[in-house]
Amino acid sequence: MSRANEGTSAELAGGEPAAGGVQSVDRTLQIVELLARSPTPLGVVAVAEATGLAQATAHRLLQALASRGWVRQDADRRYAPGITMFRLGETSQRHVATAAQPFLLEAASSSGETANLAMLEGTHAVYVGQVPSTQRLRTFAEVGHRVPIHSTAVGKVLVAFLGQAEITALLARSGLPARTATTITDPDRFRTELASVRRLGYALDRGEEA
DNA sequence: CGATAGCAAACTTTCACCGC
DNA sequence: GCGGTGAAAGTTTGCTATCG
Repeated sequence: MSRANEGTSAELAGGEPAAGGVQSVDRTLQIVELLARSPTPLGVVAVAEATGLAQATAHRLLQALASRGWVRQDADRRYAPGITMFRLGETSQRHVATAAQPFLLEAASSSGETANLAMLEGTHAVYVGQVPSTQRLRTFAEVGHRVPIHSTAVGKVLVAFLGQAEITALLARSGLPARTATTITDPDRFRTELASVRRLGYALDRGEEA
């Protein structure tokens, strides 16, 4: 019987290993996060492989999640996010959006542009709230959409005000892959860009025109 | 081949007890 | 009252066999 070989399972599933938590809860949440990220439903074997869990373990945890609506099982017995996950996400998004609404309205009103609220999630920014511009020509970003931090304005804003150590770690993980011909792929150039964003941010904070 | 169940072992949690 | 320790109970897990 060996369980020591499951130590890297969280990294395989894309999450961080829990520090001193309940192992089964950590594993269950790994599965939840895996299914939430997957564009297609996954079978028990795929879930087990991605998380580093034994098939039996993955199956038991999936059954527990299914019994409470966190996952649903398709006709072909593959698993996908369930209604509970959907409700929780919707509730969470609504709480954040409600709290941010006055600030977004003010930003949209004063700038005449679409105001977006985004949160940092790993090497990506996730749109969690939005007040659209009234102008006919406007940018379009869907709430819930994930975008890379290094190739989007919202991502740069989120990263610009982090500490240097955090930025270095983030760049190491991101790798700055090119998405378009104009994507910044050089870390030094990206840091310069972040400095510009910071200067602009401080200027706006002082009430100066951009 | 993938899903499921049984079993034994390992692990976690709870609780009582003790010393400070 | 608080923290540390050990035993018991409960839970979780991997291996393996079986089923569809």
